[in-house]
Amino acid sequence: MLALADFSTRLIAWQRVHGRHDLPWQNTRDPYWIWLSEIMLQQTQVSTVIPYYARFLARFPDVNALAAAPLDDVMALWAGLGYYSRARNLHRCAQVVSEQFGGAFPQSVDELAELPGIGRSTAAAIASFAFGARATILDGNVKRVLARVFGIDGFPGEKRVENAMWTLAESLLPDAAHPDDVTAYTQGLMDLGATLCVRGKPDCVRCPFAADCVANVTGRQRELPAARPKKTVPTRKTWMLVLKDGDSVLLEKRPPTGIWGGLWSLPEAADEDALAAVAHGFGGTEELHRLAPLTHTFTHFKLDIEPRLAQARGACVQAADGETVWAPLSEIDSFGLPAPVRKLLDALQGSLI
DNA sequence: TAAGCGTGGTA
DNA sequence: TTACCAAGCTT
Repeated sequence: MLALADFSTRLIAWQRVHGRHDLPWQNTRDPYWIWLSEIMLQQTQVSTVIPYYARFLARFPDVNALAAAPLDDVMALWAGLGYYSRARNLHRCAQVVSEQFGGAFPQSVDELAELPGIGRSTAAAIASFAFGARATILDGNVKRVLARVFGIDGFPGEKRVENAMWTLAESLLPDAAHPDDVTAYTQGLMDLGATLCVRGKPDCVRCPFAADCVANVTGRQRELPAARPKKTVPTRKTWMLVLKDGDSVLLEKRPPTGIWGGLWSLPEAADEDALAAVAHGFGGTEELHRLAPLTHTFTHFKLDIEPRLAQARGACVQAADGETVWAPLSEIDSFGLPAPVRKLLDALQGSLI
């Protein structure tokens, strides 16, 4: 039986030897660097984040620079990373820290968790990495490790199971630790889950808890943690308008909330006739040229996109609300576009239509 | 409380 | 090809 006090000791020792030490956001206690990485890493894998992280730090070297930037610039840099409320909250958080905290992040978990986009786990990650605070994270990695090592049944997304895991995680923290121990501990939780205790084929042979792990000892690695209950994902369909005027295409800013909130996208309609009317409204021909359809899969639904091309004949009608823009295809990279829209427009530019 | 919210990697 | 989901938060 694994004594609770042994858990952190063994994990810290393992992390120092076998953990990750050269990720771009490691080897610093700069809360801005750490905060930015933690927000980007929410529900997003390390390899996906790395290039975005580098671009953000290059453009916004500190929290005040980020706070002073137009939201549109932040969205453009975030485009492709997904979960765009993170980018809007990131910008709001930077402004709060810059204006209300004099540019210095608060150091306590409770204060951090008050900030936009920072929940309980992210607050603990920032507090432990930046300030050496004794606080536990509880992300997907930790849930998987705890479910297996301690044999916790039930879907971790369920409130009752998650609450039990928070309590357990708190009880496993190293006591009165040196800041470097806290860093190694928090990083160790993530590293163990990300490199050994992976979902598909865990490398139990190399695991420091192999002899004590309930899942390993009982051969239940595949059953723990319990899988998310299955749900059928609905399919939606939309028509998108590629309205061209010379080398420019009409973009419309999406509302700040909902899917792709705050990004620039193509005008949409619920069917082809409605799209023709939209094209006409913007000064385009009502004759629509069919483009190759594409399918985009979200976590909670599937979207079938029917793109249609129309010409604007130099009319260049500007919408009254100022939420539309004619974007030259050569400058399309400077707009924050949803991934499938970027794909569509890239293909269009390649085809020289 | 549970649903809404992206994208790309993996098996 | 389909299923699953990753350093979760917000409403």
